[in-house]
Amino acid sequence: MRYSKALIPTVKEVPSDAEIPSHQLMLRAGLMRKVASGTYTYLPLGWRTLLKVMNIVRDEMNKSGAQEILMPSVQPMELWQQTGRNVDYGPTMAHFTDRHGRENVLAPTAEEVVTSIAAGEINSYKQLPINLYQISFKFRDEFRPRFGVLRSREFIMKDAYSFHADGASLDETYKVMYETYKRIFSRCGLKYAIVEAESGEMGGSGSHQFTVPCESGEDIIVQTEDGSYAANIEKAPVDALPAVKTNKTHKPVEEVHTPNRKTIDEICEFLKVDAKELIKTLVYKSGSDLILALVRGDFEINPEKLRCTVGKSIELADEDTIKTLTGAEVGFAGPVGITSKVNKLVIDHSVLTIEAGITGANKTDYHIKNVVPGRDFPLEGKNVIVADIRNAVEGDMYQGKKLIFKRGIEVGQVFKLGTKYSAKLGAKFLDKDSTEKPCIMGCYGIGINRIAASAIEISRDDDGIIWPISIAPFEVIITPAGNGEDITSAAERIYKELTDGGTEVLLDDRDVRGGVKFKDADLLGIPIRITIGAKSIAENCAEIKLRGEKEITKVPLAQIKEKTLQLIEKLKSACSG
RNA sequence: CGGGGUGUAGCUCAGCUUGGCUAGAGCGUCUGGUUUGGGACCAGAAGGCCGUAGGUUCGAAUCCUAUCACCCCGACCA
Repeated sequence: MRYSKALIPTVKEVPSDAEIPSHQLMLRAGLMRKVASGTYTYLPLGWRTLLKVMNIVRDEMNKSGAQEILMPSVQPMELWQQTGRNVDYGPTMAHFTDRHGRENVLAPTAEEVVTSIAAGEINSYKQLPINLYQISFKFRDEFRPRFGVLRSREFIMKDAYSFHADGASLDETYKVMYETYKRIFSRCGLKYAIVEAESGEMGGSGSHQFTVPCESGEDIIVQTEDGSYAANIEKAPVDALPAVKTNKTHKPVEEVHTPNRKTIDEICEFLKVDAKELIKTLVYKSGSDLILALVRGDFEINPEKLRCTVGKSIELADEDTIKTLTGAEVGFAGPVGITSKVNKLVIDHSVLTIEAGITGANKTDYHIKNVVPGRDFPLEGKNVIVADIRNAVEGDMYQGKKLIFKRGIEVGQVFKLGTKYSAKLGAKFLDKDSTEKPCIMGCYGIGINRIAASAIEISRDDDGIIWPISIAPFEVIITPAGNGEDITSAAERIYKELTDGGTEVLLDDRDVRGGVKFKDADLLGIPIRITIGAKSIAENCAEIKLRGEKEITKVPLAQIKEKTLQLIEKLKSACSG
């Protein structure tokens, strides 16, 4: 492609509403432009990169035996009602009413549609297993789009769904996908980490997340010091802190007046105590069940862990429910005296480190002190569970090893779904033993845009992007520096030679000074730069420079093509993992 | 959704506190010339319903009200 004809609107100044490096560079290098909050138009260079990513994904998915399909972006709300996920997704799901009054969903994902296809078309174990995937736009009405392409309202996702007759078959495909993902991310030139994850709203059991560690990541990943275990923060387990055991007799529970002091911070300040002495009490609902969750004041409840402990989906109770349960305003809940009124009491291990603590009195403007776990509220019993339900924090251990925390960008996740969708949508098959069973499912997602953005996050310098060659918009940029006829014709000749050979070349034929071309070439991040100037042409040479390196190599014109092809091969092999 | 902030040229922003000439700068764009290996220089030019709608005033980019858009922070509170 000729630069003079291409739409590559580079900008010198950093766009004011771009915070993180990838977002700034994607705008500065002319890869995309914002249309509205969380939506972008991809310009030629940006789209070329996305196409390359998609092609790698498609190639590896096909090799894995998956079959590509395409499902609609507009889906009937009824499908979502059948699985109840319209409620789970809530306001994040974009939807609209059509002229006939029907509710439609702009697909945030496609489990429902693909499962209804399976329900219609798969009848026998002989058709299983099967893995169907698509690469398509997804829509999420994010409460707050940000970080450019990393959290946008519209994005491109590869989503795959596998159907199985039994768990062993699911395990097998899961493993194949896991390996396929490793190859995909390696080929895209990413350095990634694989961590254990929760399946969350997706339902099911077993999940791994593929993340690219970097400062701008929104996810927190936790690993043991020796790297033997890694998980995301929603999942990461912690060793229980040593529980206190004394035979000391404690003073009886005593009320303290805490007018209008509701939060942990306010109480600590008012009573001049450490948060470690407080027992934080949260009320959750699960359907009509009430769940009381306790954690030490300096920790946070991890809702995913709580959900797993309870075994059902949960949500924080609303104000009225809390008032009815505790008889007090929100902010003064405590476990003492109300445990018989809830369906479950879940106590985090950390509470056992408290000998005699402070908690809400279930009476507006009052807390109580000298609260002894086990004496003033039960630690065991039919509906009492002591478990790990808090977030890991700096200083925590797991399996006796120190935990370290990093930020990462989630670029892919694989899930074992089980029968959550197939059971509800009637995706059943007739097994060998002539019984009808719901298909066992897995699903596997990859964020295409996020691959591009995270590649930039981890591979750039002050001058611009440094693309891995596998997803670079062009492999080679030719920058003639100078106006001499010999320079121009040499550049044209090399351009033609390489292009005819199938190399993707951008020829900077603009009538601008050399400096401008070099600055833009660096900003665009094209891996190989061939420069032809007055000095080198006099020696019948051109210069080759790699974007990621300082070194400039002078190469005779006759050998440019061969040398370039060698370099492309070398750079490509570095991306093969 | 709660809190904060910003809307002025294609981009980055000044001007607004204290209302008053024809609304500014840098970058970019166009024309001519000089330049030509790391974002050149000179001369000239185009480009604005000062987000939108009301209001106050002799007079509003500037003050008031409403509204929209965008950005940041938070949404685990007991």
